[in-house]
Amino acid sequence: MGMRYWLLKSEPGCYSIDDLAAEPDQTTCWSGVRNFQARNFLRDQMSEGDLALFYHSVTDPSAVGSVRVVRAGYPDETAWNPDDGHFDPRSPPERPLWFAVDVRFDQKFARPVPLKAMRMVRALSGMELLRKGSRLSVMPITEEEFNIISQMGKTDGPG
DNA sequence: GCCAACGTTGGC
DNA sequence: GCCAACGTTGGC
Repeated sequence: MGMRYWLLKSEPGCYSIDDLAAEPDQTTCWSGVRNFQARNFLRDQMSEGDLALFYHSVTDPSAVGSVRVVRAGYPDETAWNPDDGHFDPRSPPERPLWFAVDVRFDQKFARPVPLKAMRMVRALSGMELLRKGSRLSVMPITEEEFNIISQMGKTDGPG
């Protein structure tokens, strides 16, 4: 099966691409996702070797780099810890409801690619991210979309 | 801070 | 199974 491309959202105040780059192994567990559609992607479709754009939401919404999936879906252990903000008693270890993947830092773009800039590119107009009210935090994108946005992240320009 | 959009919950 | 109420997300 060919490799897939994804987009992962995170509020930078919660976890940014710089936080990921600063990890000792530049790897983190992408946990805490509590939406069934996103869960299904994590659990069923993300494979080791897949690439994902890292998107900062809320504050200066923009794609800021990329990561590589280094471990496919496995149970999200943050659901098991009552002291964790993502604790969910409906997801016990013997019958996990929520899943996570591991991702490793790939690259940080020379310049962030703002949501507004993506909206101006016709070839990106089919992206779920650009739909008004889109709240999905894990979503598939096409190889073309990944490549276009990565290229935009390299571009030097005014502003 | 505002508010539209959306997912989830719970009463019926 | 419907749907109103509610909480959350996320752009602006």
